[in-house]
Amino acid sequence: MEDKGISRAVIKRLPRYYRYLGELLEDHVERISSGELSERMKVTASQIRQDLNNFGGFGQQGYGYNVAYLHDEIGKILGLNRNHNMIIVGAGHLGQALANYGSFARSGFKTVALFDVKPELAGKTVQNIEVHMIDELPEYLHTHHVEIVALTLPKSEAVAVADVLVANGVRAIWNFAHTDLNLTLPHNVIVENVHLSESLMRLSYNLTRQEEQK
Amino acid sequence: MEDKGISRAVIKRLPRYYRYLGELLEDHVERISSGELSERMKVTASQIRQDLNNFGGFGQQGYGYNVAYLHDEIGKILGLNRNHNMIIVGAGHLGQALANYGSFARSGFKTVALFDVKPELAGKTVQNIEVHMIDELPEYLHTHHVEIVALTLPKSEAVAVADVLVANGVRAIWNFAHTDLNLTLPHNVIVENVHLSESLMRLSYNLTRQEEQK
DNA sequence: TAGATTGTTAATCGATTAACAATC
DNA sequence: TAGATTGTTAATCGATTAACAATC
Repeated sequence: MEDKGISRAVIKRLPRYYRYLGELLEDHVERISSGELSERMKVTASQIRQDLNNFGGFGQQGYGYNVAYLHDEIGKILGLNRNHNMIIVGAGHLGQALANYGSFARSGFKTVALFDVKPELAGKTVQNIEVHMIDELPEYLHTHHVEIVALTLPKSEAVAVADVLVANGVRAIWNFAHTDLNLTLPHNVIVENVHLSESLMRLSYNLTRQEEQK
Repeated sequence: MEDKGISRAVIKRLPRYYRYLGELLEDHVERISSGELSERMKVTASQIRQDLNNFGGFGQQGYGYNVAYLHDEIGKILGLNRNHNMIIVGAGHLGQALANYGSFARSGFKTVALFDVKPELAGKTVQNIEVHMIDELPEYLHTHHVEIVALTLPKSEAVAVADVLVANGVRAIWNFAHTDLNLTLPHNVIVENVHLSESLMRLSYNLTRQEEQK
């Protein structure tokens, strides 16, 4: 459909456009110009038009953009027009928090199973989703359609488990472990890292700079 | 100490340097050149040297960088050489997961209290940290030293609570709600957004592109 | 000293912003 | 038609990479 080679910076911004358009939709706003949207989002109108034109001409001169249409189109670009089965490997607090989080399911990311190493978690359910033992993982992957694996294990275990995942056909990992899995896994495996501790450190950096001002 | 005006791109990379240096330290590596580090981290040696030189000359010609020293210096830059008291507002699954997560505490981010609106959570403890009711928040902020507030409430509640936080002196918010608090709060309030759903959408985007290839 | 590697300046590349012709 | 606003090209800005003199 649309070209590869879209810059990472543009892709990072797409979900934010999608969110703002969703809010406009809730507010029953029918159309919006790049100028108005730029004011709300605090980005330049130029950037909005450039970004969108990477994927196609979604607007109309003299009118602007139809909110419902643009929301829908960006949704398609992001792959939100269909369901994605997800499993969560690591049924600790964070894994369970993700399983409990309804908003992912509402965007089409459906958690179908959890996995853990701890025998005491076997058979437990979270939001009616069962916790399996990690040695059942290969079998499960071969008998179920799983697109995304959320990996919420400590680093030490995550690296080894990631290899097992990839060996059994997994092509997309949502990685919460403090390690850069993308560097150790084959290039055709998509890794999206969520490094919470790094986020907290950036906050701490800014806090420290601010305190120095005084 | 060091200059303001360090680019956002550089700051984003600092925690990653810190992590790699920590691992080298664990492996008892004493010194490392920008060339060796660049190979491990898959960035250019030039970038490493440029990044570090924003903060000072930490290396030595002909030798490279002393791992322990550099790790320590970056830690100081990130404000990791001291403790930061944190409270978590929103004691749902995610808030509790953060409270349970020991690695933050180990980096000096100490969770001292949780807050929630739900009366049934009052007095509950997570990792020996007590859950308070949200109406006690102003009083608590005035009588305790709190540097960071992790905000793990749904968007609808988060916006209003953020105003209360700021009105009571909070200057740094680690925001997990799906909204850009930085746009509604005063500029002197530091907001670090963690938008998990946006991260998942980027994963979905890449997955969708990959499937189109076939 | 010779070799290695930094710190730093200069060159390149990419991303953002501005400008404006096309067009609804 | 006139006005508004896009799509797109050109100009600017900033970030990354390359090169090399300084120096340990």
